[in-house]
Amino acid sequence: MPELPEVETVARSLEKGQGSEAGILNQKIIKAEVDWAKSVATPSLRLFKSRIKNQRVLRVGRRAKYIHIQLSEDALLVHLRMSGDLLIGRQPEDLGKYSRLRIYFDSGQILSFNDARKFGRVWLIKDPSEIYAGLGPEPLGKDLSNDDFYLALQKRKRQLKPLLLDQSFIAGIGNIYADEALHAAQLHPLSIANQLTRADADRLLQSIRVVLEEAIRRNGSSIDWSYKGGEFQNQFAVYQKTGEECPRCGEKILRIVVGQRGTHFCKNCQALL
DNA sequence: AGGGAAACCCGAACGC
DNA sequence: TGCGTTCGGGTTTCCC
Repeated sequence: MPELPEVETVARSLEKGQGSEAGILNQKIIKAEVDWAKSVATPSLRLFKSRIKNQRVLRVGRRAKYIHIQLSEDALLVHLRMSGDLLIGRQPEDLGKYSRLRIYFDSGQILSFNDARKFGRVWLIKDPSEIYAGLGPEPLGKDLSNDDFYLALQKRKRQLKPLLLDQSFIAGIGNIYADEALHAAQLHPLSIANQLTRADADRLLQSIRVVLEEAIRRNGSSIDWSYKGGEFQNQFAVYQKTGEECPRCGEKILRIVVGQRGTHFCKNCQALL
């Protein structure tokens, strides 16, 4: 399992306080309860409940947007999608009305997967490499050099916005951070990847890192009612700022739709290449 | 290969 | 007050 800085998803899951993952370390699972069957992507519900029993938590990490909870026999992977959260409590009734799945430990602690919109999924799997197989490099850490990134961009004739959201190209960037990183790098979301100069590519990778690291530091973004712990929304330059002034040049922020995703940018400082 | 669209979800925020 | 509609997040799947 990769040892990497946490991204938004982990920051969100751990919002109850640093070390909440340490609170379940080495503990033994005694049972699992599942209210929303579809939240278990694999295996079958029956197998999930029987197989997870008696396993211990060895470590907690992350790959792309997956939280990786390594158990004695299997890996428990959690993808929060947009409204998911991981909470730890001692009473089921403290876990809120959107608790979809609960894992009980012998210590009396309960790990709850909450998800108002039922988009998130968990996997209990011996070898998670098949799930990780299609993922691109991590933008944080040393996984990706400036050379690698420039070369990868050169090979693609694709608009930057959908490319940044493509988890097989680069892992871990969501819609908010794609818009913010492109603005920070002064690149138009519709510019074509192989048109970027080396300097553009360097600036883009640097911007992705700055944006993600700052977002992690601020526990992610709270953009609606479903997650309240984040602070990064207070730093948005363009995301959901349609019609407001660009913090760099004062031009009005525009909103377009690219690949069915809302896309916010400043046409003055993000010129189309 | 790349792009577009639909499907999966549901509470909030709107319009009437 | 109460209906109906739209929205948006990430991913997969299908189709051009």
